[in-house]
Amino acid sequence: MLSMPSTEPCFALVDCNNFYVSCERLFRPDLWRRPVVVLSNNDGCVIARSNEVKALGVPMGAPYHEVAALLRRHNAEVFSSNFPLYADLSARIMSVLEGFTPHLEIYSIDEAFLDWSGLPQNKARLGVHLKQTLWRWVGLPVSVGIGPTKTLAKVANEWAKKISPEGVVDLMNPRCQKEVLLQMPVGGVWGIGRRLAAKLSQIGIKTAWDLRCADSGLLQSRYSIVVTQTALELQGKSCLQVETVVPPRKEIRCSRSFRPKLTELSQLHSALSEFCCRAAEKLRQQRSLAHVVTVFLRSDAFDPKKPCYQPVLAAALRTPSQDSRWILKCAGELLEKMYRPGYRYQQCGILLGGLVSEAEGNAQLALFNEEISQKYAGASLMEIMDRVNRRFPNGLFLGASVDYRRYRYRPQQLSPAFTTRWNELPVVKA
DNA sequence: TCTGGGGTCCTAGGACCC
DNA sequence: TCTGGGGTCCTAGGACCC
Repeated sequence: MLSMPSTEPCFALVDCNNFYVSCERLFRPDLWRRPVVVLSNNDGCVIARSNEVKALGVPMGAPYHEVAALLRRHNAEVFSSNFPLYADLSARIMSVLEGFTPHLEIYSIDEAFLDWSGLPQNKARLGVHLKQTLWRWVGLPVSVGIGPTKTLAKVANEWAKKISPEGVVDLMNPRCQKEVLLQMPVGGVWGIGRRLAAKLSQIGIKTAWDLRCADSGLLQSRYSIVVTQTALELQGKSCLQVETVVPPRKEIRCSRSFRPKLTELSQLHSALSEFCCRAAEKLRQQRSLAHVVTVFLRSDAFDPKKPCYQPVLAAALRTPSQDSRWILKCAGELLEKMYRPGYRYQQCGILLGGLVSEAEGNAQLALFNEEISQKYAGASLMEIMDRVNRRFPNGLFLGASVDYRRYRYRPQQLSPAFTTRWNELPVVKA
């Protein structure tokens, strides 16, 4: 008798282990068993830790200066973040994953969902094969979680990282699900953060299994639709699909913390110029125009003598734009309005909102005939800037950014761009 | 002295309109 | 003197994710 192909939903979640750390180790095999951390911008916080560092009790997001001595004592290797390297290795991972499913959702730089519904193979064995392939072809370790819903695949992945020696856990079987959910705190479930976990705990929901068994009506009335849906997903009822099409961003943001902190309006303006350029570049990349420009500032939040000043101000552009100069003009005016002397400013940023596609935006623009010629002159200039910068990163920028580029903090422990710059390719000695 | 950056979604409440 | 009700849109704030 022919067996019908199973149409039972099945999802795999592939997650790179300690991704940034693994990327740094890839070209430094001497670091494989040593403690390694990667720092945030400005070398401020720990944003990735090797297992050895986790074992030392260094938490995610720890200020570096608080753990620097401990790390030194244990001979840890410390890296500034090298995003071009991580992005390139991520793209290699994703392109390998495409060979393992017709439906791939790139969920983040180091995570992807694969739709394995209806696949005839043994899923756990396929997971092991996938893991081995990535190790051979890219050289990065991953964990694989498999389940009948995305949430259960996430649970399986967590479990794979914790207990599975081969890094693959299959939770398609309800009996296995119960065993794992009973041992998992509710805060470990995807979508249940610290605050919700505390609230759920008050009504006796402490484990993932408790949430799975909770009454839907109660969850819906006390919390949100999201919590209710999470509980259903834990029951094996699939509510979330693999999203293969990347929708355009609804807002685009660029902000940085300053080290040292800034006091002068001119310094902030120069930084803002850089942020506007970066944000507008992202805007043009996704072929959108922005209607609304928002600027935010934050003074030193850790200053015990002065309350934190953190103004936010927004303005609408007369016509939607993707021109760095128009956006900066608007943002600069907002900055002038909100700037107060006497503060040490720790952070500044820009947020572009009210995004519309180029097609929509240009249709609206047609109503303002007098601005069209100016707009198209700007478009070709921006296009040239983008083309030059793709070939020669940071080659062209607004004059207003010069000052910021001089005083901004330089990362102290940056690894080479091994895979994206010819002159920084690793050298192999024969 | 030193404390990241960039997103999404949901809900409640107010404004406004008919 | 008596002064409705429902729909929609927007915004702020809260929560989550990596």
